Amino acid sequence: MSIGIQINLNSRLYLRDPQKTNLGQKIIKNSILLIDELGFEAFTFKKLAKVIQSTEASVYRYFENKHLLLIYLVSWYWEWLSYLIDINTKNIESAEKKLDVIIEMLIEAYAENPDIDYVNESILQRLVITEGTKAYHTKEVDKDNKDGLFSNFKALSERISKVIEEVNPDFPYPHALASNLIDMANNHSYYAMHLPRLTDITVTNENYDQVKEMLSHFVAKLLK
Amino acid sequence: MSIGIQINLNSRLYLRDPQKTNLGQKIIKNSILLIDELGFEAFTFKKLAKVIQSTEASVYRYFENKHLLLIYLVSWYWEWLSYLIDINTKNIESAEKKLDVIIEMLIEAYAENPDIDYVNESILQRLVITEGTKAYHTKEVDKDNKDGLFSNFKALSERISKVIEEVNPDFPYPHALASNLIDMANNHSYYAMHLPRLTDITVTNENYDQVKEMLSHFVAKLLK
DNA sequence: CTCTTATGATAGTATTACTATCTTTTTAGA
DNA sequence: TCTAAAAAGATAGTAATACTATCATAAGAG
Repeated sequence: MSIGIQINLNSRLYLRDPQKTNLGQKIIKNSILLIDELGFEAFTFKKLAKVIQSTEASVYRYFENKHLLLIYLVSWYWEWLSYLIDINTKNIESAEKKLDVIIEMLIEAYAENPDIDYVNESILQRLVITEGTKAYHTKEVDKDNKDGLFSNFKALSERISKVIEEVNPDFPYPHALASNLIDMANNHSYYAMHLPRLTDITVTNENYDQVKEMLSHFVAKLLK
Repeated sequence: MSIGIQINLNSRLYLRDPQKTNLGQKIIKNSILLIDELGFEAFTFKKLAKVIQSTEASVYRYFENKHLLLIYLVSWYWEWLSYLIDINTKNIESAEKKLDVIIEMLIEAYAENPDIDYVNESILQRLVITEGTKAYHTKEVDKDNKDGLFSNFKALSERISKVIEEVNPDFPYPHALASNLIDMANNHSYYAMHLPRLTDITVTNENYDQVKEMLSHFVAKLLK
């Protein structure tokens, strides 16, 4: 197994680093598949253990509970997205073009092909779209935030807001626009698939071009 | 008990109409308080029954499960917001001004004083901000949607998009902007309180003026 | 005054979300 | 290669959750 990129995540998210062992990687891989299949509410460590032919107790040695596992998976996605944005904006000078790339990555991250075999990025993206906000919509949000559990999301948002500031230093809401771009990318993909009345775009055959167009249109108008 | 306004909700949301009986109203009132206090995950019908000095079985006679109760409460909020927008835009001619009122209502709905004593609108708003999107981020979203369980949200969004179209008939994303305004109103209030790095606004002493300003700014730029 | 409907009281079940303990297997280093 | 530590497996147990069922009692409408 060769790992080209290292996904660096807050060690408070887990009890034992799942990236480092075979069982840990099986937990990551199959929890993504199983949460996607069952939904986060119906997903349990017992069901996961059965799928990977291990035991509930063993899964609990990696993650305190399924909520921390969710934050872990979602953080993994944000970190990976950051990495993609990094390498795909490296030699771009123009801030406008950088923002174009960012929008593209927000939507088409799934299409990129990394060499981590225990994460199906396409399914992970769907998981983040569907379950992502549950990571921080809890009673523990302040405590979790203090523990740095959302730092990957915040770092990504911060990085995007920096580019927004580059495009237009006078725009008064760079952080809000950054997080809103992420939120819209996810929400409107979800709306298009499940609640189409809440959006104007359509997604057919995994084609998310209209979402990209819309975000570009919003950004162009807001930053002009 | 006098009811000035009637909140009309899809009868598939409940088994027995909670607005019509004393116990039902106690369920509505105290489930809002208890979900707000414990968070939706830790909230149970047993705990609710204890608070209202009834039994679990009795609560189950009104709602099939806590998820449908959540959709009920959230729908109640959207319906009430629609009503507020209705009466507060009635004699306004200008579409721009109507949109201003809508933005104001999205944020300050809690401050309005209706004559329904079994709903604390201020706390219900906080509940919608924190737990609202869980209503439709489930595996049952398509089935629930088919059953019309989200019609209040969709109707509100549709109404807002109509005003957006009035302001600028050439704007290509009226539905998306409408739902995004609702999403932003809630998300950025939440971010300001819990994850301030994700926004640029601050909320102090229940003062949400900056959220309103931001939404107005976005709308002005996008629809110009 | 009675008959229906609503509520209460109680019990029971499968599943969830863990924790604990003990054994076996794997692996890393001396 | 041997050894001891670490990881994983096997198993058991517990309180709480998410219900369903049944029967008795209270309240309200005609």
